[in-house]
Amino acid sequence: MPKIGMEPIRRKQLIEATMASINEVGLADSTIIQISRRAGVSAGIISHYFGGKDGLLEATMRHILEDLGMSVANRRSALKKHDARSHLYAIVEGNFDRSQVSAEVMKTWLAFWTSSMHRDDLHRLQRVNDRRLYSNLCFQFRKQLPVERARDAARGLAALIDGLWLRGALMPQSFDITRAVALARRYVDEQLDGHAGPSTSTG
Amino acid sequence: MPKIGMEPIRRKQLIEATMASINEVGLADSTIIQISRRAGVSAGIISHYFGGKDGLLEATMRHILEDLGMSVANRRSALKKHDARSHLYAIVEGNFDRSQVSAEVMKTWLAFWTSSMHRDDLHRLQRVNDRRLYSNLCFQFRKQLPVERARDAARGLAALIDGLWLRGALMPQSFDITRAVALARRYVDEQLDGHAGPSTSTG
DNA sequence: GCCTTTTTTGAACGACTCTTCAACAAAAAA
DNA sequence: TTTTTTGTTGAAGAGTCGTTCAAAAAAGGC
Repeated sequence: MPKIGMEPIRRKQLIEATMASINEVGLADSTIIQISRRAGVSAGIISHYFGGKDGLLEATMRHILEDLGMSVANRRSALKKHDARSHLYAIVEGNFDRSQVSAEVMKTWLAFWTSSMHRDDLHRLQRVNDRRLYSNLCFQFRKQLPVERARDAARGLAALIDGLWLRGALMPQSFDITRAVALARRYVDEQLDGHAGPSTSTG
Repeated sequence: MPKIGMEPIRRKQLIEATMASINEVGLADSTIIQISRRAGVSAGIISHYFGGKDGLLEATMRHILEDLGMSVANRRSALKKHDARSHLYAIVEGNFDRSQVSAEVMKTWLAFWTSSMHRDDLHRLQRVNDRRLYSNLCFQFRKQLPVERARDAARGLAALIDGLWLRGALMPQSFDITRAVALARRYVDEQLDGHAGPSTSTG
């Protein structure tokens, strides 16, 4: 079945096979052969389309982060109200989107997070994504909170979201999406409502 | 220097070399030779004292978790007051103990967390430690909160602590222990105080 | 000073990995 | 049909890793 655009098809197959492999045996035991066999192609094709194993891994991480970003963006653009709370809820829910919260995605995400500590290319991806999340959170919190307080709230919420993902990756069976979202939303509420200082009660 | 008890000395050397290696090049690139060279011994000695690479890794993870447990236990046994808040603060501070929060320990901890998703021996260690933390948190929160609310608070605080560790591991340079502790303590406060209805203003 | 015991070495070995590339297959173009 | 182009294969090659084990080293005991 050559000639016509095989490249996007093969790339998708291989990225999905990579996630499946990481989910089942872990990144450390995910070899070129394992992955290519799972995708139903030969080992050589990985180097052909991704330039090598590293390229495949980077593409897989990029894919996950793009999906995550789109989940958040979609929810936010569908909002009717544009107050801070609505946006923050949308960001939280986007991070726990159905498509994002599977054992496969969570384990792959964590594997890449760990790898990114020692690989510059992955570290850059992680950093871009992270700063975008933080900026968004910070911007929303600043609508209602003083700047330093907003930064702390953003840092806390980002950490809480990552922590819930981390635990979800380790214990996929006892991971309750609904509860995770509820915990994160409550954190948003506590930051927005709990602060209401003595004087700044403009609502 | 043979004869006299070399075993505990070598074990300690090798465990520390393992953490140093994971910190610098990551678990994936930490080979027997890398680690043994760093410890100033030969490669064969790892198999001799730990039965193999897997044994060394398990021992290293056990070492980290024991240190973490002791940091928490020490702070709690030094408490004068025994109310929920004091204990929760102690648990938080123990988790961000100076000896625990180094790039070395954080990266090693995260590497093992990732590995434990696919290695039963490490998974058991993680699970034991995790349940102890959750139980402790839950018990303290229940002193002041209804049971379901206490469980959520415990889940949230555990996730927040792990999330802060996770981010500290990825960005050791911009990680501020003081701020991390402050964020976690504030979470405790919000759970304990925030819940109290309008009328219970005895505090 | 010699023997015993514990400790340590490092090269050999087998297994495994990623990459490369010449050859092959199959569809489109001529 | 024949040629060209795109896609694919799989084995060879070069390298790395963990383990093993016979031999050596070093410190007590006598």
